[in-house]
Amino acid sequence: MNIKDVSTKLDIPADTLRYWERVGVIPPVTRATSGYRDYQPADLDWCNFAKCMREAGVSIEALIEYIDLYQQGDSTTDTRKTLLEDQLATIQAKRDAVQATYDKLAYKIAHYGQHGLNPFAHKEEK
Amino acid sequence: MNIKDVSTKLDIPADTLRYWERVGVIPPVTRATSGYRDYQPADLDWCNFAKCMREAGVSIEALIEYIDLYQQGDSTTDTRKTLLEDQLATIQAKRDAVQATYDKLAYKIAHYGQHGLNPFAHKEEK
DNA sequence: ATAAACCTTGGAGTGGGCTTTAAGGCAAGG
DNA sequence: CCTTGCCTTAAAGCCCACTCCAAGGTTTAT
Repeated sequence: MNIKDVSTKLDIPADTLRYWERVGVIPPVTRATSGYRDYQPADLDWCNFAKCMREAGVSIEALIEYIDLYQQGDSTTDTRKTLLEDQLATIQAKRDAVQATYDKLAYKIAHYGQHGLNPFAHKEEK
Repeated sequence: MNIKDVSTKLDIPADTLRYWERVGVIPPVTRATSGYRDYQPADLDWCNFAKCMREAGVSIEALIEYIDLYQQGDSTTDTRKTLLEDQLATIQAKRDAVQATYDKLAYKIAHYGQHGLNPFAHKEEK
């Protein structure tokens, strides 16, 4: 599968796919003899993983570190797991923050125009 | 309340508070005769609103647009409400994406090391 | 009245994450 | 074999959202 097809299928710009590979957010992609990238299912999985993590707010740096460990083999399994657990906690915090704002905003919209009902108020206005 | 106290209380860098005001993410802050900012409760509310929205991933641009409408007065109430509804939908999508990644990652961690159980796989590996 | 510790502005600098450009190589159709 | 359209790299450029700096004004404490 060439880069354009992957780009279309996963909805990631081709330039971004190249960038991710270059900096190490995903492992090196399988190549054809021509030198062209020829994405295998496992390569697609890594792209998908990177996409999900990025959307959840995980930094490029953290992903590079994870892939780096992955490429060092089985000896790093425990470290990798710990890393993922850290990221999970970060994602959880983010999710909760987004949820809290969602709730407040939904409330604000539902009561729009009513005086003194700013759910973002620092203290309750009377 | 001076800018440093607000910075401490809301955990937002003073430079960021100034930047937000300068570009219009929050309305102009109340000033003392010296020219120093003297944040009133309503000013704090706006800072808090901006902080929540930024954490939820709302762009500076969208916030500027909202504050711009707000400063034009009551005639823009409907437009502002629509704007917030749009942002709510965006935040909801973001929340769902983050949640989905959270779930997959939690699963991946729980089954770490088990073969063929990559929840980020593009298709199920047998 | 002077030093420390705030504050002000305008403008320049930074970092993260792409995104574009330049210069060129490979592949498939007619 | 030539055109069209894909692909390659390295390097430079760009945008967002801050973040820092310089030069100076104000406030408070001693």
